[in-house]
Amino acid sequence: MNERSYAITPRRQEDYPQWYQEVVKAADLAQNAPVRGCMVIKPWGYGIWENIQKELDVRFKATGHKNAYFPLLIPLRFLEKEAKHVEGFAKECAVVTHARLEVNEHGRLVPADPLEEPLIVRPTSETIIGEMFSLWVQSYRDLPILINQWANVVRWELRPRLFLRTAEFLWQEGHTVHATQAEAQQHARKMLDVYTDFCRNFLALPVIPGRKPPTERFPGADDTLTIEAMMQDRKALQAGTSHFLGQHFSKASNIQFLDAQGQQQYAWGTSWGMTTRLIGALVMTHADDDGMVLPPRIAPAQVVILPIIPKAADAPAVMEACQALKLRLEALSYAGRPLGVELDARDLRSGPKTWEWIKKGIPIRIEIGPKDLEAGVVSLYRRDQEPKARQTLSTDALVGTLLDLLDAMQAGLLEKAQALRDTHTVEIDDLAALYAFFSSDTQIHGGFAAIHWNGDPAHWDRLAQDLKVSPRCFPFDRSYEPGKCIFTGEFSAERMIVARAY
RNA sequence: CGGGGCGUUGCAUAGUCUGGCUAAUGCGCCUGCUUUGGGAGCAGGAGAUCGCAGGUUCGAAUCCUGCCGCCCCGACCA
Repeated sequence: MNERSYAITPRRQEDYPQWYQEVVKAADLAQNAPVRGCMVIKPWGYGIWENIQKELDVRFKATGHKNAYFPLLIPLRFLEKEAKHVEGFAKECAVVTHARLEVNEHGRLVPADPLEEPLIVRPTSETIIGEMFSLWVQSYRDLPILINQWANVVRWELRPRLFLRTAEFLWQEGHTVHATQAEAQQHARKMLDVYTDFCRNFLALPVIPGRKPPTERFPGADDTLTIEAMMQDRKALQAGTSHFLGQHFSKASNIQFLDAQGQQQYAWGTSWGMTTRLIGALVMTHADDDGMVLPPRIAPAQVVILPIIPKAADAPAVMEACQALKLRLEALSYAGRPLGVELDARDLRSGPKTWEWIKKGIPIRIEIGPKDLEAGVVSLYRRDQEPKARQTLSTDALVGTLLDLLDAMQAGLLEKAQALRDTHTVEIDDLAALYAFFSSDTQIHGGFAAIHWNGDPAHWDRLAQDLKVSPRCFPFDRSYEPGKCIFTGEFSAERMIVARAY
């Protein structure tokens, strides 16, 4: 029996990185820009980002945050205020040094009018927002301040990949200051929980929330919390982070307040962010060898209606039925928004048109042709089933069951992703077994290994070099027993998840 | 930023070593005819200053120099 052909070449098990790039291209999500390391996010990809924004924004507002906007350009001296922050970001900053262009003798434009103080393009906004917070805070009655910013940031990454690591990316960055350490710590955790819930229930990403070991912390944080997702090649992807900043940035920016006892105190900070990387996570979690597979709740549109017009004479009746169905479906509400319905009336052959929508990952395709009209039905295809698996049902039945069907598909994607993650998450207590877990002739192997480790970096370095793994997190929601360090046999209170990572 | 590979039409490639007809092929695009419940067939057509800038030469996609960009593997990172 011949295997059917697939829309994406190569397939996942043949060349996973190449497959990823082909899916991004075939689904028309984004393409490389004529600017080093930067991407153009195309309408279908940006539609996903818009839905991410809408949904997250509702959750941020529900937890008491307001949106605000701070400058793209930050004076260099602001970055210098926090030593660890400098260490972490100095190497990847784009710097603005001139204020003007001049035409030189060869007719070329050259920078002129050097700035007295260079500006950096924000790689993150702790320093500039901290500066403003210091002006906004005087009394404990001013606290907490809960701010979110939707913005772009620039980090001059050395090896860009569409969505996963680009020189410029879109994100939200939450920044808060609080009167007490406990409140700030709780807040950092609360926002991580918001992220976890959002990923599970909206993106169908079964992430593992946890705490980073000290070596993996955000530059300038006292504690970094993370959500870690497993991709289909079993590598880890950090899908979001939330930091407890202690008083580092308060001291750097002088965010002080008088407490109820009349004492000057430094405020306690948090910051947390999610980025367009999430779109990469969606691709690597849900897409298959035919292209993108979108969880219905995040899809820019849930349904595409494809008119089937074998003969020109059929066109009026078919198009009328398609329009009527579009109006009926658009009256439905799904995931808190009107149902997204595309009617693809382009004058193209239906075969290529169908494959285009399969590759874009739209959850439901509805075909209406003369035979359907005659029989009083529509033909329905699900993206989570084979491309030619057709169901026929009446329009009324479709309208009546569609929302439940979308929910079922959403749940199915989460279950599938979770099953993959659980299958490849193992507790390992023996060094040889750990090496075996991350060694194989096949390209896709390994997964998440939960190990005991006493925290001594010396042992870790060898492991990282041999296996190319990194510490991911100490997970919150696992009840791992205490045990013995995999290197030394010493007592270890909790297991840490290690994996290869993006 | 280190090692390796590569830039030829919208996309994928041949041609480069050994300089020489009008830069070729497939897909895609446009037109026409035939098809039509599944990525159509035939015919015709449009589309490339061969990544950029210099140089060598009677002559450069091809040789030389510099720069830019992309991909893979490292180190770094959301």
